[in-house]
Amino acid sequence: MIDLRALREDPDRLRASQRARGEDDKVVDRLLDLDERRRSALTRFENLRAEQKTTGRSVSRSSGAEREELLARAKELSTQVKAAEAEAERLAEELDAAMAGVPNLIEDGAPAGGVDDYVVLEEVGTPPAFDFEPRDHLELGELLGAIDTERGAKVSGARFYYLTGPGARLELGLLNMAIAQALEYGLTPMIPPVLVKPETMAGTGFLGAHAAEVYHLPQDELYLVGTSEVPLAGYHADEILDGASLPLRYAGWSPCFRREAGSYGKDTRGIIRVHQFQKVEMFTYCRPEDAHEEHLRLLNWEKEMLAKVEVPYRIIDTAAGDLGTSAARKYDCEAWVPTQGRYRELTSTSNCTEFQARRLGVRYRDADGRPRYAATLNGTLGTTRWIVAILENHQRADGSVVVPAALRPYVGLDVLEPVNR
RNA sequence: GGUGGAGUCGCCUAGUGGCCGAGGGCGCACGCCUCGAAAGCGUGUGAAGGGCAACCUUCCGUGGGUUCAAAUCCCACCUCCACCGCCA
Repeated sequence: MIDLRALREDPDRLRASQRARGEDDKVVDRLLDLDERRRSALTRFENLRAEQKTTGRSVSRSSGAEREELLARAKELSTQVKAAEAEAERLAEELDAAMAGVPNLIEDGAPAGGVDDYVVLEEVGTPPAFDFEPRDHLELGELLGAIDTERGAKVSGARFYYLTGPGARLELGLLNMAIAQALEYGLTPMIPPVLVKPETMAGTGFLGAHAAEVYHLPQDELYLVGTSEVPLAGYHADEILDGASLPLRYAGWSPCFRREAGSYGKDTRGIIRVHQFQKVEMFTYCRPEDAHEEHLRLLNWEKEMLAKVEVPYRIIDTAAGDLGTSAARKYDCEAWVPTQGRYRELTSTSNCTEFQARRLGVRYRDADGRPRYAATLNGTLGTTRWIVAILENHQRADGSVVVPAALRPYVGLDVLEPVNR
């Protein structure tokens, strides 16, 4: 949810933001008009209501003919108040509905345009040069007895898999390493619920344009989360945080569920795009004025994790049209996948400014004692997909895979050896 | 899943239709007192929206309803607690 008062003061800012996202900027005029009408309807209702209360009180103090007269007036006011209230409510609902469809204002500097208009900020490391034909991650995973997609499909369908033996160890090691790094920097590790109520899912902005991506359990009116960002954002919903406690930083470890609707035929091989995976996700609540700096801090922590697994990657500044509903700015780190000859997303960090907090009611008390909305940010420290980049980049001619040095203590193996020939 | 009880201002609590336009206590803030503190005394103490402001309106778990008027009466739902059943 964007700030209505800020919109009143500077509507051009939202117009520019909408255009950069490739979305309709006429919504601005509609919002301003609705807001104007809503406020005047509200004033009308409030004045009538005040008169009704005064009249009602004088009824109880009067008697006889005077009482009858006041009673008649009070009845009349009662009808008028009901009508005025209904009108104010109707306009408020209309405005809310219009506001709900408006994505966050983009941060200054975010590139305009769509998916392909990202800006490459940095390339780290160099793609490995193999003197043999590299195997893709699934072939390696099967060879090593680490990934079983056939049985995943048998039991649960397409885009499901088992991580077996060394594969399971690799994932646990990676995620444990992520938690260890999070602890090192003072983040609080969290294991959150992964089924959430509609208001939490909606509050984080996932029931808008991407609602089809979300698993829904209608019998219980719950949603399966696609990232622990959702329960971590809901954690402090409807709270007023102590300003001195900020920033609050969490690292959530959770399974993530995605329907992958509309991606039929894309990445059908292996574990690049799956319905269920695990992730360690950083989540920060901070003052809005500190959000930009915090965003860069999260990005740095992602870079540190990527350095530990020793895969070549690049950092992109996502274009406005490819930002989620809630994000004002987003940086993705994409690892080199040798058999695809391209970079694939391993991490994503978003600055959601006060957008999510406004919907979820997350506030803090500032130095003056006034409640203000907090900014929220999130960023990836590790996911199942990282296994793809690790296997492919560290493979050797015989099909074995060298475990990156930093990861070895967590995996308990130096090299993953082929078991199936 | 069943039965019973409960949900009021940060916490505890008063409150059975108009004097609740929510009282009291604790906590907190400020002031007085004090060398300083404690105690005591006094004042203040929520959120949202509108308004330049004075101020007004909304909020007593949520949503409906009755009434000129609802924390209070009626209906439904939610949450918590207790017990019972079922499952692991």
